[in-house]
Amino acid sequence: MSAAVIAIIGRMTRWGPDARGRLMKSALELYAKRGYDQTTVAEIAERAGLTERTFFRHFADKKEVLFAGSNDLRDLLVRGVAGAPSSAAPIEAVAAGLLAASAVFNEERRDYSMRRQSVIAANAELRERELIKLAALASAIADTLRRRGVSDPAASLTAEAGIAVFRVAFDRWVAAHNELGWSELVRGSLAELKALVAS
Amino acid sequence: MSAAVIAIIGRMTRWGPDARGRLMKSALELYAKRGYDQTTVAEIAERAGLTERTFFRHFADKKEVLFAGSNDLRDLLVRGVAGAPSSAAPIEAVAAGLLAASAVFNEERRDYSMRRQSVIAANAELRERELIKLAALASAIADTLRRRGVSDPAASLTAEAGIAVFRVAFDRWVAAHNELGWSELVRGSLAELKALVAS
DNA sequence: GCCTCGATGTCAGTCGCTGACATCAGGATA
DNA sequence: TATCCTGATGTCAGCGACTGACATCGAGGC
Repeated sequence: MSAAVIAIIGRMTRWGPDARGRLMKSALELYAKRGYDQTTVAEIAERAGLTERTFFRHFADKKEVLFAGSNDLRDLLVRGVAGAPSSAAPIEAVAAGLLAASAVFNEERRDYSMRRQSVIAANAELRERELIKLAALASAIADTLRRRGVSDPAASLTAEAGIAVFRVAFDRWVAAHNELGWSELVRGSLAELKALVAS
Repeated sequence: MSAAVIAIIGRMTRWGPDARGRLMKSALELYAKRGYDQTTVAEIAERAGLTERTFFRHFADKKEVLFAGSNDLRDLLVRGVAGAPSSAAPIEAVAAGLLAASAVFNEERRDYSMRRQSVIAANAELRERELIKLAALASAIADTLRRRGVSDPAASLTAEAGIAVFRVAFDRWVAAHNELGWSELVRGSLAELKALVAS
């Protein structure tokens, strides 16, 4: 490794590259090691070579640093739903959206997702934030379905069902000793839901 | 009105009756008038003739003062589900629970619920708290179903469906220009869900 | 080489929330 | 009746999340 590269890495401070990413990484590490409550924003910022004030310029609050990617996920889902063939039934369009999210839930990000999820599971405030993010996803999917001509309450109910499938698939994806990929998990969870509703 | 009664009402301060209730009332009034963010806990306490410290002895945080009744609601739902005839299908047991909640959703409390709900709708943090309370209700219902011999994932799915019905019924109940009572709204919303699922 | 502009730092302040300790009212007890 | 005990409340000090106002820095355009 060249001296120049070492110099860059060693000086991950003010005006260093990817301040936002450094904050996200530092936050997850500290939340995982010492717990969310026992971590101060000042500590996260210091570990990233920045100040508390800068943290709050990048993230609305101490929780949001764990949910920065949720807009990307929403866009993936929405595009997947919108891009389904117009002949597809609502639930199939939602399934297409969930499968499109495999761009985010790939093997490289599994470890990150596992760490993040264990942090969230350990704290009530973070679980609250996660719930409202999931509700926002459901709302975005419902909007997209309406734009496809699906009327209420079918649009919102289908979206809710889709999020239920998402949760089951995601729980399994981050579970230890799991060898299936995102697509298989989505398809399997959806099949289970269909079987249950049909019975 | 006797002088004694006036004296009592006028001195709703330290060691006055129902400190907790006074805090809840003051909080709702201030949240409704000036907004949740623009209201400080010290102001709520002062209006109730108490101090900020006492507020936090009665409620875990500034949001919780609006959700104090959720334990009662949970108990009503759980008892309603548990008390359904053992021959009843899971979804019918859940329906029994929702109908049992009519003890809380009666005409006298409608105005209070409307004010409370408009405060919650206006603030993201309060919506987060509401979501986790609803999730807790679903979880309690699912537990009760399991104790009735319903296995997973039917128990949790039925509970989620029940909460979906609850939300629809509640939204309609607090909507203006609504003349139906809680029981009719629950039955109607459940019928809609059944029709949608069957189609 | 100067200027502008966005990102960051600094500082002071408010408010949510907590622990430790003091105080008060009312009921039990001697 | 005087005393004591207990639970509810008050007081005080302090931490940490979050914000507004203003200063400073670095990189790119002129």
